[in-house]
Formats: sequence, C-alpha cells, structure tokens
Amino acid sequence: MKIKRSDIEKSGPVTLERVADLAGVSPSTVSRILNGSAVVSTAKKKAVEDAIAHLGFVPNPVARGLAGGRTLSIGVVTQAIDSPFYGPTLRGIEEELDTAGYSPLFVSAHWDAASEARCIDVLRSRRVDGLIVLHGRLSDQALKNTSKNLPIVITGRSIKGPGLFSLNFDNFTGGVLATEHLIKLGHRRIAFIKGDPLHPDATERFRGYKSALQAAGIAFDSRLVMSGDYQEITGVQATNHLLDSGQKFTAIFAANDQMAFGAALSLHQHSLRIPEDMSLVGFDNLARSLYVIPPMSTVNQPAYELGQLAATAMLQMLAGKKPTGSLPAPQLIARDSSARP
Amino acid sequence: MKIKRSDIEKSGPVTLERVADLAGVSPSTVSRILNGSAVVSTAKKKAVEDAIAHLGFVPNPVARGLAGGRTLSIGVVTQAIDSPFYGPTLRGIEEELDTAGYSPLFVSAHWDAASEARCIDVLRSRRVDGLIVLHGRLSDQALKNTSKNLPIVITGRSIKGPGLFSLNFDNFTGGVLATEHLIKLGHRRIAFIKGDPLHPDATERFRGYKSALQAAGIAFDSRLVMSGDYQEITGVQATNHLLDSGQKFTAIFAANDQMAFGAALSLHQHSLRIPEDMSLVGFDNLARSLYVIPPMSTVNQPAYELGQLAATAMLQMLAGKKPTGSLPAPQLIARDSSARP
DNA sequence: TTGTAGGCGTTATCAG
DNA sequence: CTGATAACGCCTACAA
Repeated sequence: MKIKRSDIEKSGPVTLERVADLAGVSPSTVSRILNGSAVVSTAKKKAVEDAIAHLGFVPNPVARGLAGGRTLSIGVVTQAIDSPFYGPTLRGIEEELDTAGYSPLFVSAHWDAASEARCIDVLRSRRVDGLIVLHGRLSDQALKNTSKNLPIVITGRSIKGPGLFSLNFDNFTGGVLATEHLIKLGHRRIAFIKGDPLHPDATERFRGYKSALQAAGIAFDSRLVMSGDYQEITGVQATNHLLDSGQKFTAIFAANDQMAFGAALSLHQHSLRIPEDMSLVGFDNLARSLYVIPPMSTVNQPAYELGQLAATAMLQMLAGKKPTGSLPAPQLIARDSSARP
Repeated sequence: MKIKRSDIEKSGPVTLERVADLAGVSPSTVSRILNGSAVVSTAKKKAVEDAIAHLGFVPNPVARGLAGGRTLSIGVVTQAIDSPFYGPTLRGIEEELDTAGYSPLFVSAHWDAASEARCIDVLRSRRVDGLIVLHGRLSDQALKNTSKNLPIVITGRSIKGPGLFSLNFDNFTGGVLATEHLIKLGHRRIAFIKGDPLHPDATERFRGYKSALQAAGIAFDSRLVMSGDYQEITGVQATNHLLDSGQKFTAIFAANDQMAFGAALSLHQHSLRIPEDMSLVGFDNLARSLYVIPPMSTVNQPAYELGQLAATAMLQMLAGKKPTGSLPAPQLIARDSSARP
C-alpha cells in the first residue's frame, strides 16, 4: 500500500484544506473568502473566518504564486542596496507596500544595463506582481516591452504606457535654484562639479546651472566646470584641480552632496574656510548634510517620498486603478556653507 | 543548429517538461540532472543540457519551493533597510549569496522584538531556506527554538546550538583601543557618549572605556559620561550638556561615528576647534568618517565583511557543513580629529 | 451560492 | 539508471 505524504503529516502545516475541513466547507469556498473573488453566504463566511483564526492559518505565498495568483511581492531594482541616496527610498517603498501586505524583493543592478536585465529575469522567475525600477539603465523600449506582462513603476525618467508609470524629479529647476542662490548672494564666478554624464539627473542639473548663469547675464566659463561621478573622492579631485588651475572663483556648486563633501575636504586641506573663503552648495539634501561642518546648503530631493509614491502608484496599478502622484518641486535648503563672497 | 524564435516561444513558459520532451527523456531525469540528485547516463545528460541551452530554460524557483521545500532564498532580518552602518553588510550578504544562486529577502524589524517575530513569520511563510538576523532583539531561547527548523546566523551576540551560528565583534577591545589612543596622546579627562543601553554593543564599548581608564590609573568620573542613542542628534545634545556642565575635559569618545558627527557639530557651534581645542574619536569607521572635517579617528568595524561572513556561514550550514569564520579584531584608525591636548 | 476537478512547475517515491 | 505517479498548497474554470 502506498503511503501518501498527507497521511504522514496529518498535523503538519496549517493548510487551506484543513481550514475547509474544520469549517465544513470546500477549499474553493475558503479561497473565495480569502480573495474576495466571489460572494459567499454570511454563515459560511463566519465559519471559515473562525476556523482561520482558530488554526492560525496563513496562506502560503509560494503555493499562491504557483497557482497563478499573486505572490504579494514586488521586485525592486536598485543600483546598490547601500546607496546613501536611495536608502530612504527603499524604506519608503517597504513601509508603503507593507500597509497593503506586499513585500519588496530588493536586487542590485550596479549601474549596469546587462546586470539590470538579469535582475529583472530573476524577479520575474520569482513571480513578482510588479516591478519598481530606480533609475534603471534599460532602454525605454525594453521597459515598455516588459510592462506588457508586468506593471512597472520607474523613477528618473518620464515615460508613459499601459502598465507603466514614471516618477521624475525636476533636476533642471533644482540646478537653477542652487545657482540662483549663489548668484543672489553676490557670486559671479561659480564653479560646477558635474556628475556622471550617463546619468540624466546629472546633465539636467548642469543644464540648470548654465541656464541660471545665462539668465543672470554671467558668461559660462568651461574652465570652471569639472567632471565627477557622484562619489566623494571625485569631489576632492575636482576641487583640487579647480584650485590648482589658478582660476578665480568664490563658490562651488556640486551636482550632488557626496561630491560636495569631497569638495569641502579639499578646501579644508587647502586651508580655505567655508563659507568665508568659499561658498559651497550641494544637491540631494542627504540626512548627513545637516551634520557636516558647516551644515551644508543644498537642494532638497525627496528620497523617502519617492519610495512612498512609487509604491503607492504600484499598488494603484495592481488594484486596476490609474496610478497618480508626482514628486514635489525642488526646494533650496540654505544653511551655513553659502554666504556672500 | 540555429535557435528559432518559434522554438523558444512555443507556447508559454519554458518548463522542465518541455526540456524533457525535447531531450526525449522523462521530467524526473531532467530534475536529477538539474539537482545532481542521482547519477544519469552521459548520453542523456548531454541531450538534456543541449535542450536546456537551446530553450533557454530556467527553473522556476516558485515551483521548486512548493515541491521541494527549497526556495534558494535567505531571509535577512535587519533593523532598518537604510541603516548607515548595515548598508555595507547587506551588500556583503547579497554578493556572497549571489555566488551560490541564493537571493536575500530583506525585512526591517525597527529595533522591536515583537516586530522582529512578525518579520520572521513572514519570512517563514515565504519558505526561506535560512535566516540571517542582524543584531536582533529576540531572546536566545526564541532563536534556539526556531533554529530547530530553520538554520540561523545571528550577529551581535555569542550563542551556539545546532543550526545556529553567531558572529560577534569585540566591542570591548574596540572601546579599549579608542580610549587608549586618547590616553597615549596625553588626555586625562576624556568624556564618553554612550549608546542605547539596550544595545549590547554599546555597553561593551562603555566597559572598554572604563577598563582602559582604570588600566592607566585614571579615575572614572561619571560626570563625563552622557547618554545617547546612536543617532547624530543625541551626539549634539550630549556634547551640549557636557560643555554646559562646566566640567573640564580635552577629549570626547563617542560610542559610534554618528554621535561623533553630532558632537563635532556641537563643538563647531561652540566655536571649539577639532583637534586643537578638543579631540574626538568615534566608532564604526563609516565610509563618511573619512570625508568629514577633519577626517575622524575611529575604530574600524568590518561591516561589509560581517555580511560576507554571515552569508558564507549560512551557505555552509545549508551544505551540511559546520559553519566557520569570525570577525577580524578591532583596529584603531587614527586620523586628524585626535591630537595632543 | 457552492463543490468538484484539473492544473501551476518541480521534486520525491517507488517500481522497474 | 530511468520513468510513472503522487504530492506541494492554492486558484479557477466548470458544473450543479
């Protein structure tokens, strides 16, 4: 005689079937109640709910996923799990999804399109119900393609489509604000440290810088512009070059806070004081920008809200609604690192 | 042979069954080859491998999880997904697991034991193959209990058991090193900013501070000790109190870098220079401690390695081996924030 | 409104 | 060594 697994572990895991038995109904009825997929008589509903509470039943997401239903998990493609900027974003996603019973599945693509595609494959194989991509490098077309089967929320670009929602921040205006702030203080020779040109955010901020300069009637001087890649160390290097070049300038605008921190270190090593000898403005408003010396002027970027909004939009799509929401406008946070020349 | 699109997208997903058909074997045989769970003839093995390559077949982890009980995913309980300290740890875990085809499932417990238990339930319901708990607040007994069914690696405490491996850092010695460093420089009145007393790390560092003081024949003075909770703002507050108290001291040792950054800000607001007027030493060696002004002396804590080691130990347990590995000894990183009084 | 039957894609068991 | 066959826990037509 064959021994069935179910015979052996009669008292094993609490399954939907056992709930059905206890409640005296069929498994499908329990499923219906669980998913609200059909109307069930009040009496049976109550019996089932009692049984669920009594047994402490929790649906198995793995089985659910296999059966074609939802896995209640959302794939989140980030570029680095320990990114200082995206940290709050991940938290925002996590907290927002949690309110709806969804779990995020974080993977890191390391700023590489190929690796990003691989990440998405992994996520799909794990049957995630949706995808949130933070500043991915994949082409718009590739995204539109996969959004045909899987709802996607993407940040850092503007793109529309069925099952596709994007959340973009106005980096251009942010760049304008930072530059205008320095100009208003009386600066005319303002250096700029660029971010990675592959990063649309970075080029937008640069565009903002140039636009504000022009609006104020200040000639753009390419000798005051240095390249960086958003990491602290390149802020140090760029500022060293700037200082060594012999060019005169009274302020530095770095395309992100991390490079601004690097710039501050370089200035310190050159015995230049902030803001007495040199004004400094960053971009992002990282939490730590409040705790550097002196507290740094910067452009606020709502990283946490970005995560919340992305998750909310995803939940809306999953609910069949039209996703809504947009990021707040950029805002300059004036602190102590910027002053009159 | 050429691969035609029509072959790949024949009808829906590429399943194990289709591989079996193409190779002319049974699904069981394909499964055996995939898992190396039995010896298969070379000829069939080759046929199957060709079919897999031809179809681009990737096993479905969800189905695998249901059928075999293994999901190739490891639950990681962290306290905050955006913790500055644990960021590199998460990256270490992710990268190490990836080499073995495992994926991490991150959840945040927010320093709360109840929430931690809930997180673990979620993870178990998702059928993770193991659990890595970063400085959890759960009792040793609770951990031992759940480790009976699920292998666990835990950091921040020392505890043994079957299916349970712990990785602890020598915070006491770290505290000694930092204090000794200041004593050697000639400081006698050294203030200390404590971390959350609920945090074993924090009390160990405090113990190290007192021990080093005693070894140097310096009387412990509780008026030089202030409380904090590891956040920057409490470093500011503690230092303000210290300065307002009228006590004389020439150095501050903060139980972590974040509070040290706060202390630096407070000193700055009081027009005290670092290190000329006050020496400052932190703990953790966060990446940013190199980019503050002045670059901060601190005790190195190997956050990234912690993640790697935890993941490696987990993979060893999963492979039925005895987990090994331990954290490197603490090391003082002397930079510019500490000097002779 | 409810139950029955048949998957979802893979692994495990057992008989050859 | 290999192949049926029965799970794994749930969902979804299709019937009733």
